[in-house]
Amino acid sequence: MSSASSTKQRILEIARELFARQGYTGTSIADIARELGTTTAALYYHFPSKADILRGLLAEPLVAYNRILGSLRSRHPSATELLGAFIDLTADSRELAVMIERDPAVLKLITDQLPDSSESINQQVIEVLAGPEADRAAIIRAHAAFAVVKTATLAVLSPHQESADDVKLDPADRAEILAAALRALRP
Amino acid sequence: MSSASSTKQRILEIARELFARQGYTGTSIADIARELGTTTAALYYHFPSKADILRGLLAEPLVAYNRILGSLRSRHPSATELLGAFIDLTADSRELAVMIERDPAVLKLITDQLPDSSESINQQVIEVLAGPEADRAAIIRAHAAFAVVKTATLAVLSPHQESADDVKLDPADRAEILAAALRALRP
DNA sequence: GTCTATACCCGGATAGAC
DNA sequence: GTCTATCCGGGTATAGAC
Repeated sequence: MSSASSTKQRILEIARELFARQGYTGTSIADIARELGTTTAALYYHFPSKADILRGLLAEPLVAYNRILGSLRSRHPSATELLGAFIDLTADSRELAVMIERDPAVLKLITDQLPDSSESINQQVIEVLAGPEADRAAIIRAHAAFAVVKTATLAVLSPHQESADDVKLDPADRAEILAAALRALRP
Repeated sequence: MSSASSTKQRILEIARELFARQGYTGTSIADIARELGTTTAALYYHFPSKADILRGLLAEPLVAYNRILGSLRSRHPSATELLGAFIDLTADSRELAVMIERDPAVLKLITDQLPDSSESINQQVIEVLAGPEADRAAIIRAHAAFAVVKTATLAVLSPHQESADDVKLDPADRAEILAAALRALRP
């Protein structure tokens, strides 16, 4: 309760859930309106477009993501730190993570309006994981480790689909994922 | 040259490329027709629907996938064999692999008409990888290993997007991916 | 086998009353 | 803030001539 225009919040919650289940493109404004118990026109009082609903959902995790990217340049995080940070980021915004992975339209919307380079966003992370004298094998291992943190985290959490809010990642699970990723990274 | 109604084949090639780039939902019949140099009506002479074009593309890799699943029951393949088989399958049908991962509509079309159980298809693979006395940690490691073979294989091949046909997976790369997956799998 | 023309539907979005 | 009604565009698909 409290904070901000409650229907706006409800719309975002509904959208997050539907987008995660059916994808952004696969969800219509009418779907959201139905779940909300109103008509599509009512939605447009709160949001000027469907894309803006998406932006409303993405804003927060996107700054988190950029914070991680920023830390790559200022300090030099260890692989453990970096992979751990991505596990947490994925866990915190798992509905959005699946959505971004799955919907080309969403990916486009993100890269189009990103402060950062439009170029493949993960590339920088891979380079840091691979290290400075990265030969081809090292890059492959970096991809492998990154794949583990992203996919395994989602796999562990996906069973608890109901009750969208704060499904916590078990610390033991987190440790197991991180360990697997680090093994994949180091020969 | 030779084999079968050439325009039908050209349509399939074009569709495979466009579907991979823009997704199945993101590609219109008009897109395919334009690339083909004809109109949408002409397409419908060769295929009764857009979904049938997709089915035409999926048929072959789908039997390969089912062959692997079948081998799970008859013999007991080692983790190395199993993971290796998935690397090869992913490499051979990478355009389709991305498509399936990315488009919910495609996934639905597959599961709807699958001979096998409609239930999550990868589940069985995970169970085999995790082994018989699978505790939670073992299942996580199985997810990790599976994520590596799927994602890393695609990552290695994606740079060569042009010239869709037979981009071969370098044996050294394959070995590196497999090794990383096995390390993720075993504590 | 390919064309023009068109039917049909669905999704996003707007106008204007209440 | 929400409604009814409607526009518009794009997408799949069909009819029928050539």
